[in-house]
Order: sequence, then structure tokens, then C-alpha cells
Amino acid sequence: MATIREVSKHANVSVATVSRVVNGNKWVSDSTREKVLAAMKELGYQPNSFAKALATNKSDTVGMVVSDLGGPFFGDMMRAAEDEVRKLGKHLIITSGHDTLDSEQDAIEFLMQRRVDALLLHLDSIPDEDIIKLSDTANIPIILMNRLIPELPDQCISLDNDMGGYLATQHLIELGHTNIACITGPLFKADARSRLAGYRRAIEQAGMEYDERLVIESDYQEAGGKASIERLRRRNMRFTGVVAQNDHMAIGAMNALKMHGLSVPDDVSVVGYDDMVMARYTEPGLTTVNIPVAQFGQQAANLALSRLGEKTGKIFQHFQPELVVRGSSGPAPK
Amino acid sequence: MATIREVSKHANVSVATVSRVVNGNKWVSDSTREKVLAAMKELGYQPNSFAKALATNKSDTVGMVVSDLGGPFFGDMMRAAEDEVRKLGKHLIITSGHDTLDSEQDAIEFLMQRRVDALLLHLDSIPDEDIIKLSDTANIPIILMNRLIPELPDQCISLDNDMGGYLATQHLIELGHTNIACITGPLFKADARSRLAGYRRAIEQAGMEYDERLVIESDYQEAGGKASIERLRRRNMRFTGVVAQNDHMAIGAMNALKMHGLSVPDDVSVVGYDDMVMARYTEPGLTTVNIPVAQFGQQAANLALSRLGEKTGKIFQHFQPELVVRGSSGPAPK
DNA sequence: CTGAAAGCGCTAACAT
DNA sequence: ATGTTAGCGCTTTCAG
Repeated sequence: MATIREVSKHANVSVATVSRVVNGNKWVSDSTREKVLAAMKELGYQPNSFAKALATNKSDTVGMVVSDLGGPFFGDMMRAAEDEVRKLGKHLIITSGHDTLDSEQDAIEFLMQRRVDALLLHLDSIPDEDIIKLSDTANIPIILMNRLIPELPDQCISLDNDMGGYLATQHLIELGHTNIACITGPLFKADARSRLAGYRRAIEQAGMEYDERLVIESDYQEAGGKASIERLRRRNMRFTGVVAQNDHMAIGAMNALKMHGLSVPDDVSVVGYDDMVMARYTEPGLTTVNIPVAQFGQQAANLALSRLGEKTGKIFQHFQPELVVRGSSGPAPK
Repeated sequence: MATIREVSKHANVSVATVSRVVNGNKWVSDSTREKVLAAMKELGYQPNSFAKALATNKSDTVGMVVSDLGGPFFGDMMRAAEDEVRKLGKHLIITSGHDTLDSEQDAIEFLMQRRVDALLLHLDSIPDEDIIKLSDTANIPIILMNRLIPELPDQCISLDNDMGGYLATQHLIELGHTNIACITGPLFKADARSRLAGYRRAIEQAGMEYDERLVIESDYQEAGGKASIERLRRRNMRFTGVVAQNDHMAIGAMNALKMHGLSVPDDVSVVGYDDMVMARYTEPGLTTVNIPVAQFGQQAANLALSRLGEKTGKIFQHFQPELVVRGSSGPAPK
């Protein structure tokens, strides 16, 4: 692969001149510019980004860590972030954190070594304090997606998960349900805890009693939703409504209910969370809480870019979830 | 950010020694190793990957281009590829080709400038000849995913799309259908053409006549599937079976049929292609052709890695699609 | 307008 | 076992 030096020889100019034309510097005569361009083309010259980055100490690259490269959730987030970043001629380097501490740390380390200009992080396992430390020591903008760290409010793009849990529960309360179960995600995760808090708030605000026996901690998986229904039944709990903390578990719950000959929504109403694609395709369609995933990616990118001194549009950091009503929720049975 | 030189001063050794401990070279006494490690930690030293890559002329990184970062299709592919690459301590850099020529070229250029050790490409717009040229000039392994370029057979991971189209059609024929429509993707895409060829092969092999009026070229979108049904009806074509070339269009078609009061599968059977997640959640479940997406990613990564001299497991390059029968297909009505 | 030369941080002989 | 030093390819003063 041709180097700048070869090009300079080929065009009978100095490397400095070649560098100038490559970077669009004005101080080059048209005639030499032509010569250089011709030489570049002839040699198929591609600048070595490492050498450039080494010399300039910047990479025109922003790094992103997501929990899992699969799944529509992150897909939309990545796409939105990449769109913004590319608009400014920069590139996005995406790495997976695999939802484990080691892997998330490794991903961040990789990106830091790659001297990305900014970091967009969707982290599940790394605790707040470590992120704060990172933010202090790294000399680049660090943006957190779907997370709210009290010490770093202006670096977070977040969703009001408490409100989401509240909305889902309130919806069922308005439909007349009085026995509402809640299937949560792993409660070591902050978002699961917030959603549960919202559930509880709605319950208590309606003058009902918060009953721990109606709450099952599960795992965000379809099978977990199914198993949770079984556990609820084994506990002999009566319920006509289920608030699941994500769509996967909601679907698992719906299937389990159907298996027991119960109708959704005639016997039991089910509400999910996330509004994934498949929520539109289940039978009945799944009532769920919408997360503006693409917004997360877009705003996170813009926030980082603006920190880098680039001009971006208005940036929104804190989002409110919205309830999407479909067929899986209906009036409480008599 | 601390450099190797600072660490060396801090530990009272030469840069070479620091370099040795960073890279796990054996020729360092335990005591000096300790000293260096301590200095590294104290200074929060992170090796500069650019400097390293510049010096070694390799990046321990493999590049991947996908058409679209969103969508479960590519998500699974990326995840599988990343898993393999990471097993060997390398990293995957993913970029989106956005399904356009410019963008795909830009993505490749970016990765080449980044001196990736290999390239995993899912390209839709760049023609075969350009890829062949790239493969000749770039001095790194170039692997194509979901594509078969006759000149580069051992660099391709592909699916027998002809067979997929055949399987879908044959399935309906076996169920007694004799009027089978086909909704294709954009026919400038090779996979759409192959699937159509498979459809035709099945039709003709069954002694039926290939009727162009039963074939609608569409766009791989849900709305396109819907519109195709309308066009079929406006053509006054009788059909009891529909082979759609992807699940999106199949779902659009199902909805359109239902809107016209037709039952799936009692009046019309529908078969999709891709077996996306939502195919399991539609009502009825969608009979479809499975694509081993994760395999694409995994095998592509392994193929590249083996070309790089790494030891990998057995590599499969050519995959056969499989029919997944669900509720959307049934016996032809009388 | 153009060229010479000093780094950028690291690796890899070659010495010692 | 450890140190010296010449690059890797590019940018960026500083001269001319």
C-alpha cells in the first residue's frame, strides 16, 4: 500500500505538499495539486489512519458500547447514532459489552486505546462509581445511554422508567383491575427497580395495597415470563392484570395464560414494556410501553458531538415513555 | 494520557523493557516486571493502539460491513462474528453500508484505512467486478457473506437461495395448490432472482406452467407485500398460495388477504422467507424458509481468521435453507 | 507556494 | 536480562 512518501516522489514534490492536498489545505498551486492528485490515483494511495491519528492525536471516530449486538433494541440505537456521527464525517466503532463486567470493561479499554474522540455507552454491569471515575480520567466526552447517574446528569440520556411502570399499571387500574401482578426483570438492574417503583406508586396512589406476593422477579426472557405465571398460580394468587417489565416476558406470560385456558384480555390483561417489533404481531397485539430507542442513539451521538465542539440540533436528554394500547388489555372481568 | 516513555522513566527502565512486559515477552526478570507493572498502574497507562499498529503494521482488528445496523437479521450476524473474533483476542469493527453504493464504498475505505486485518462484507450494491478488484489489490482476506461470486468461491459464505425458493413452492405444491403466486424482492438483487428461479423450477417440475402474471416484483417491505396482493387481485388472477420472498412481504400479504375477508390458510396459504423473530408471533404463525444468519457471521469470521493463520474449527461455506412449517400454510381449498 | 525536519508512541533488531 | 536506536506514515512548524 502506497505511502505519502511514494506519492511525493512520484509527483516530484515534498511529503508536506502531498499532505496539504490530501487535507485540502489552500496553500497549494492548482498545477501541483493536479500533479499530486494524479500521482495519488495512479498509486491507489490510501492515507494510513494510524499514522494520521498518531500525529494529530485524534481519530475522527466515536466509540459505542452496547450490551448485545443482536436484537432490534440495539439495532435501532446503533443505526440512529451512526447516522448522526456520519453526518459530520466521523465514524462509529461499535463493540459489544455482552452484559458482563469483564466484557464491558474490555470494550471500553479497546475503544480508549483506539483513541476514540467520544464514548457512547450502554452499560449494564459497570457500577456508577467506576463510570464516574472513567469520566473524570478520560479526557473525552462520555455519554451514558438509558441510564441516569446522579453525579453526571448532563452526560446521560435516560428514560423515566418509574413513569413507564406507573403508566402500565395505571392503565390497568383505569380499566377496573384491582389485582395486578408484576413480573420484573432482574432487580439488580436499576431500570427494573425503577419500573417496579412506578408500579407500586400507581397501586398505592389508587388506594390499593402493595402486595409482595403479586410481584415475581424474573429475567427479561420469554421463558421467564411463562415461569412467572406458573409461580403466581402456585402461590394461589388471584389476578386479572399482569404488568410485565418487558415484552419478552409479557409474551411468555400470554402464552402461559392461554395454555391454562385463560383468555387475554377477557380473563387477564397483559401489558408489556419496550414495544419491540413483535408486539405488533402477537395475537392479540400487545399493549406495551414505548421506549424511544432511536432517540437514545441519536441524542447520545449529538450530545457527544456537541461536547466536541460540533454544531448539532437541539438535544433532548430525558425522555418520557408512552403507553401503546393494543388488544392485550381490556376491562377487568366481573 | 501516559506514554510508554513516561512509564519507563517512572520505573527506571528503558522503553524496550516496558514494551516487553506489556507484550508478555519472557525476557524480563520478575523484579523489573513488578516495577514496570506498578508504574503502569500508577500512571493509568493505556498503550496507544495507533502507535502500535503503525509500528507493527497490523491492527488485530477485523472489519465488518453490514447493510443496516438495525433489524434482527444483521444483529445475529454481527453477534456471531464478534464472538468468534473475540475468542482470538481480536476485535470487530462494524460499519454500515446503508444499502447504497456510495456508503458501501465509504465503509470499505474507512476500514481499509484503519488497516483491519480482514474484511467481512455483506454488500448489496457493489457489483461483483469491483469486489474482485478489491480482493486482488487489498492484501488481506476478504470474505463475502450471503453472496456467491463465481470467481471467488472460497471467499464466500452463501445460501442456496434457489433451493429456498424451491422448497417454499414445493411445499405448497405438495399441499395440492396449483395456482401459486410469487411476490419477489427487487429483481436487481441476486438473491431475489435466485429465489424466483427456485420457484419457477418447482412449478415447472410439477408439470405446471410458469405464468408471469402470477409474479409480482416488490420491495421486501410489508407495505409492498400488501400492495402486491392488490395488484394480483386487480389482474384477476386466481391463486390459493402465495410464496413471498421475505417475511415482511408475507406478513403484508397476510394482512391484505384478511382485509379482503379471506382466511389464511383456509382460503390462501402464505409462505415467507427469512424466519425472522416475528414469524413465530403472527396469527397464524408464518410458514417460512430459515436462513442460518448466525452461521453466516460465525463462518465468515472463522474463514477470515483461518486465512490469517489462526486455528479455527471446521468451516462451512455453503448453506442449505430449511423450511419451517407453521400455521399459515395448509391444504388447497376444494 | 513549497520543502526540510522534528516529532507522535511504539516495536524490533542489535548491542551490551 | 536490559538498553539504544532506527524506523512505521503522517502532520506541522519553521524556513525559504
